[in-house]
Amino acid sequence: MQSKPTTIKEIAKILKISPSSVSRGLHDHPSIGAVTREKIKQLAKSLSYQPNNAAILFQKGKTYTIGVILPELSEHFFSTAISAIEDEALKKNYTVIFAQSHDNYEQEVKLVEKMKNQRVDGLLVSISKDTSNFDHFEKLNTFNIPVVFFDRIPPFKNVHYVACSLETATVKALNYLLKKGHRSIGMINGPATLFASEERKDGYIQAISFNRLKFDPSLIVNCDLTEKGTIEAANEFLNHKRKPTAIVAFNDYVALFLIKYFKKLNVINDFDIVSYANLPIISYIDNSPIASVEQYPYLQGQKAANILLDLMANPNPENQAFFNTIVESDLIVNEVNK
Amino acid sequence: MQSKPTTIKEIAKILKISPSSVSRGLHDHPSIGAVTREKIKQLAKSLSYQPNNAAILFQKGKTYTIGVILPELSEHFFSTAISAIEDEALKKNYTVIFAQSHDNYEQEVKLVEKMKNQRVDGLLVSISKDTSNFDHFEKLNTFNIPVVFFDRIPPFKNVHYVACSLETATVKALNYLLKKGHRSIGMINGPATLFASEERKDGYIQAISFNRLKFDPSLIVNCDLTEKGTIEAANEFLNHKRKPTAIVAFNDYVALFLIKYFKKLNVINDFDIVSYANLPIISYIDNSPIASVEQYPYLQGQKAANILLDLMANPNPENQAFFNTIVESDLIVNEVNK
DNA sequence: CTAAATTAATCAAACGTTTGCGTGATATTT
DNA sequence: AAATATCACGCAAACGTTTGATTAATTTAG
Repeated sequence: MQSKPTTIKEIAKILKISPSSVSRGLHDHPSIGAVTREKIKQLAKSLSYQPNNAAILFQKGKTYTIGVILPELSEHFFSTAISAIEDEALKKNYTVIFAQSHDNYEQEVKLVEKMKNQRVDGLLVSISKDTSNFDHFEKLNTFNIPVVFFDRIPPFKNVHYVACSLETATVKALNYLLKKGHRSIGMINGPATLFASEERKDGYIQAISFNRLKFDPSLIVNCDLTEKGTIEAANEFLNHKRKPTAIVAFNDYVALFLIKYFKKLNVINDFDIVSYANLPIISYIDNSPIASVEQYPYLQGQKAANILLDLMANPNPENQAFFNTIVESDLIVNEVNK
Repeated sequence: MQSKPTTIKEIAKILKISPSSVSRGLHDHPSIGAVTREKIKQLAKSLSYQPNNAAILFQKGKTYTIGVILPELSEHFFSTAISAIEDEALKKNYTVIFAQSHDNYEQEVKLVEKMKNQRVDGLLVSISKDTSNFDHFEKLNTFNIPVVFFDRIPPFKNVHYVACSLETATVKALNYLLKKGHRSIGMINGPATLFASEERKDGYIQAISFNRLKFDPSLIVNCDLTEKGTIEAANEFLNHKRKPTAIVAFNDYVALFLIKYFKKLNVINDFDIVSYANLPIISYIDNSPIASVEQYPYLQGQKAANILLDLMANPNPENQAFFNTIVESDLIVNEVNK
């Protein structure tokens, strides 16, 4: 017994009124009398009428869908962020579709195109590692599809974005280490192209100079964030003329590689390690980073989603104000090492 | 300068032919001549025509969308599975929308309803912890929306599902521990309502009796899978008259709680721990489980998606055959402890 | 008591695409 | 040369809903 969903037309026929009246009745349009309105609503309920979304979307030319493009869904940061995005979207009855760039620029370009074709009403993006050209997002402007970047953002201000200030976070991390007495602090930074790398570097320099210490550029090493790259960076520090006593790792994954390597070399106790991301797992490992920068992925996702929902609700015509939201990050000191 | 997407009508007008011919031309319909066809395709390309999806969906009464409902996106298992689902769906040009039940039955019911209203063509579901009633899925049958369950499946066979045989996985785990000489093995099981708990229990009993040992029911403790619940379960074992020397934890998260607690009590070396899930992170912690059951989330997601895509492609009328796919799970022995 | 305003509903178009049916024109078979 | 088949395309309806314009009936104002 195949059920076909009830339509407005059917309700109209039964009630011997026009489909438009039914539509208006269901939407509490003032031009429909209270009596008729109630009749309509009752019948709709008893026939368990559900509006045909596809028809509405088509009619309105909106999809009530927001697209999310991010590098890697299975990374804790992103799955948490998207979880927040989904929650926020649901509140406003929006649907979320997502796709992974797998940190590949070409894939990202394709996905932006696909999202545009899917006619998403708006887009949330965390850009891929090797994206340095942003033309594919420019194109969306012409189609009036708003874009909000989060966490991995382009290095300029004339876009909407939500991100952590990694610069101040890095200052916090450095100050924490300096207060502990460390005077030679290494930093495993990401690829120089990443804005996030720049911020970390700036924070490092800022903290060093604020404390009237001499900045040694060779203590900041760029790294491709792989295990191999991490080991290479580690070796640089081990052979450094001013061998650091503390290391700031680009993120918890790098920290894990580093810890694994240092354990193997049995030098793990020679270093205090501080990291970024604050993966929940970190607190379970021995010799874990003594502190990690919490970047609040859920909050970031939430804010980005809300900005986008706002932008879609009020399609701002000429008003070219850009929402640049900074989520304050915190240095979480690992309790075990307090 | 607002761009509006190109439509078939516009192409038709420029070429002075009918919209239907354009549509047919683009779809290589035989009744359109080769010359006209090429003209159409060229113009479409140069105007960068993109079919209006909403219109097509509406017209065809299909959405080319599959819904995914799962408990918690940020869990590694699920984010990996959904990553696979997305990849498979993309190949067949389907779009994925997803929602999280947050392990809440009422939420799950709502989401099923929402998915139905969104007119998804099919549904992939991993059920919530406290779902024991399945009427909300029954309803989908009447609307001819196929459902494939994966990993967290209902405890009966007359549905489509993909899952690991946790029973045989548990047998493997038990045998491994028995071979290592353990004679009293504790199990921290999940809530009794979960099918996965039942399977673990059955596997436990099966392995015990196969090895002609006496089964002691008090060595299997149900647990709500929280940290608190885990500690309670651990205490039962610590005070047990036949204190176990090995413990099978419901999953890696429970194992982490357990390890943390045992470390605190300084009894971590009294136990061998085996777990389920095989989180990548596990290999980085000290005193990690000596083995973990790999449940192949990517594979499960992939298979479930393909079954669903098949079901949607061939809407089987009377043919009530149910796809029950078992993914063989493996016991991964942690190399460090080999 | 007529004119204007309000109320309650209807009509018809529109959104973009697909598809069954029809129709001339040309080509092929008797 | 007449009958038939094939080709290439157009017509129009349909999918379900929304919405601006319109109408008819009733109420209010002047």
